[in-house]
Amino acid sequence: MRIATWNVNSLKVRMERALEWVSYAGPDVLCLQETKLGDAAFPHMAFSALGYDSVHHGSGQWNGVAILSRVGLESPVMGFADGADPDPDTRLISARCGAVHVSSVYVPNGRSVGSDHYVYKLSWLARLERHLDVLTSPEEQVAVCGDFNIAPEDKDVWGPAAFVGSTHVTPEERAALAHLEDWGLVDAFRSRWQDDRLYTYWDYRAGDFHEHRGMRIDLALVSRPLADKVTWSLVDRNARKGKLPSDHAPLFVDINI
DNA sequence: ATGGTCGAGTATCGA
Repeated sequence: MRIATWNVNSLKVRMERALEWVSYAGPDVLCLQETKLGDAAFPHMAFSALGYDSVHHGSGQWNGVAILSRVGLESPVMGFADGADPDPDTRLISARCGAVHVSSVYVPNGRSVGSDHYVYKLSWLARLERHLDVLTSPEEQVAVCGDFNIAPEDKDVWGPAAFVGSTHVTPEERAALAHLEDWGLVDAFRSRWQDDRLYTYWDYRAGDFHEHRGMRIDLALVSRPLADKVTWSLVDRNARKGKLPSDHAPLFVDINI
């Protein structure tokens, strides 16, 4: 099973690239983030024509997440399943794809360290763990994929010195991520590749992509039963090139199930 | 390192 994740930064703008990528990469499951669409505008039919069922959770303008699957798509859950107050943002959607519990996540950016947005980011990550406890358990086949807006290690950013005092690299954010790993999730791409300079996001500005100034902030976190069966994983940098690219590249993980 | 660029929507704001 090939499970992929991609922050498309507006599916309206990216639809042609998304259809192209789905066609040549052939993911069985694709988690999308930042569709920036309302639910009524999500192009279910276009993906259906390629053999995918899809569910979307979006309110238009900002955020918006989706799951596409050609191996079954059951029991969709929009947002958190903990029964507490709904998240005002559309950043989380979950469903069962075959025998895998899949969540597509768009973790808040945090904007600046110590801001209300930063506090929201940390609390959102803690709440994600409670969400997983409601829906599943680490003994099951679980994949939590998306834009985490956290670089797990210094080698996941192009220049650690440039990020001192910034979000995405703070001990608190990394601790929140480590807490998810303690729950039973494994960074599938990192467990296969240990190199630095393997990024998933490059700012549009200043030729960052061509200068290799990126960050690895898009992750596929999988539970141990899946992690033991990972056969391959890759970031498709080609999708960041050419006409009208997203600022993120898609990431996929192949699992022998 | 933040200024460059995008995409929201149409003046700026967010990333």
